[in-house]
Amino acid sequence: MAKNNIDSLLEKSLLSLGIKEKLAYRVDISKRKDLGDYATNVAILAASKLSQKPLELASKIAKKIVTLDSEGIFSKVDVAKPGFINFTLSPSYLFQTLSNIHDQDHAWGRKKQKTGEKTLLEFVSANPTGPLHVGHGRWAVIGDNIGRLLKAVGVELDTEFYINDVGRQVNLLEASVRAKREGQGVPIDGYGGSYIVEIEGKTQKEMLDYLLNQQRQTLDRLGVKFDKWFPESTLHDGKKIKEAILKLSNSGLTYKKDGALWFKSIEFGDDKDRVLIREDKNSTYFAADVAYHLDKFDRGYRYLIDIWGTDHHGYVKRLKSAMKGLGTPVENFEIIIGQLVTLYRGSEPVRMSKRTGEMVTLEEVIDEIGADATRFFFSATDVNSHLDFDLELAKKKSSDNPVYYLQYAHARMCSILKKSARGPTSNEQVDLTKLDHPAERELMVKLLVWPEVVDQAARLRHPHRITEYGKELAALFHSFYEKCKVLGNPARLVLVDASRITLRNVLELLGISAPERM
RNA sequence: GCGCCCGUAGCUCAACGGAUAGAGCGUCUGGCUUCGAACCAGUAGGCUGGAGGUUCGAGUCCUCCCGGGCGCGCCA
Repeated sequence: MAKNNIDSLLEKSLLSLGIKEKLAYRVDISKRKDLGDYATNVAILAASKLSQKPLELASKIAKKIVTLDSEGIFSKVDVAKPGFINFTLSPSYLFQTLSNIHDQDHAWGRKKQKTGEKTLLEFVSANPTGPLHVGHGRWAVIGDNIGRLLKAVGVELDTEFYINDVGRQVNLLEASVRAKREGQGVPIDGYGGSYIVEIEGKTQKEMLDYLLNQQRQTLDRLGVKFDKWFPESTLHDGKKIKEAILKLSNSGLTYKKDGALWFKSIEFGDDKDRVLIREDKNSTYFAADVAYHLDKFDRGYRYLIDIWGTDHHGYVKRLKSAMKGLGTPVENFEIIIGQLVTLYRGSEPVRMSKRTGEMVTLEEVIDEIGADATRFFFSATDVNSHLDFDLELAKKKSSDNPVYYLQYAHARMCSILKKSARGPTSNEQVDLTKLDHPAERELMVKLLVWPEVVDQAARLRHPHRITEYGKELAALFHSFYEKCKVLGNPARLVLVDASRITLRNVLELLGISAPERM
């Protein structure tokens, strides 16, 4: 990565200038393309600490870097206004990257080395009491994307779906089926969806299996697969819950009150203490969840990541408290809270109700707009923001969906390469120095930055950075295509092929198909 | 009432404390006898909800206010 080159040159320069202060400086891909490809604020930060003038210090550092740049990475290193140092990459460095992309192919943008961080990512974990809805779709896609991102940067990752096959909701499902058969209304907190008739006459286990299988099929259509489906019931059967509670009790973190057993979560900063075993001697969902997460660590995972809807955010404190009480490394337990999806038909919000069964299922959305568009739609926004999903818009404008913008660019690239009959040959014979058009340069720089985008997106758990990048890459390619005739120009064919590989890898990382024609 | 999240162009959304806040859709104007027009080029559109503060620098951090979402069970 270019950033690594800059980092190490910068470090050497600072050292040789005698600047040893620990500084939280940044080296970033520049937004001001007119000023350079990369920029750093190190001189601004160092100047205030050393009480020097930022601009002067910046010049000093920039000069040093130039003298140390024996490989000729930069064609220009200069300074600007408050004290930024701007780096412009040399053509030879860009050409080298093109060859690199060609050689790495599918590995381009992925880290070769494993980090050895055995990690478990849990998401969706919907109740097996009905079809998945649009909200689940968001967690499914985001979770799957984060999983792909983490694997791409070398994390040893497993994914898991927790099945709540025990508890009140399961009994309510049965009661709802019974009520329906007997022509009665939907029980309080019960389920009224049309699917209820589909599971009539089944045993409880058969009902859950049936609904779970439906969920699995829907997820399959989205390309979301889990390494493991973990039923809550196994925690009860295997005494895991009792063991976890006992462990807390042995640490003096529980007490009895009103016939129930409580966990002292206030001691860990929670608002109130929480019940582990109810007065009726049944354990709570909380107790099972504690046992479940303890089990995750016991299974050898060093890092845990959960994705929850914001409707469960109040639950974070108590679970982390319990995990702390059990002596697990909570600092390795990350919970990503996603905001909910509001569904609209035009300007009318669609009310979702499990009781009346009024809902738009994820299955229906996929039917309407397709798996690729569904994935893109959920991938393209920050999970920390509410999402307004207008069904009318999604249906009507399906061909305007940005996903087609990326796919079209990919198809175009493939078409050109096909027409040129350019096989998977090496680039060595091609004179890349002919690539000197501004549009070509811009495209090359965008390609070069790809591994850093992956890195950043993985670190921040922000898959939408990948969709943003994809849009930018496609736009630069289309623009380049308008300006530069490719056929008959070997150097440009190399560039198109590198673009093709990169864009395909973008789509791969998003779980979206990369069609060769459309 | 308390806690968490959000408020950016007409709409849907980007912007890991950096430089001139960016895209898509919608508006308006051009571009296919030539590699794929599902595209491109240009145009218009903003006091980043409001007020203070911290900083060399704030859409981003802190405080308060306004508006919206979600929680605050011996439900899951």
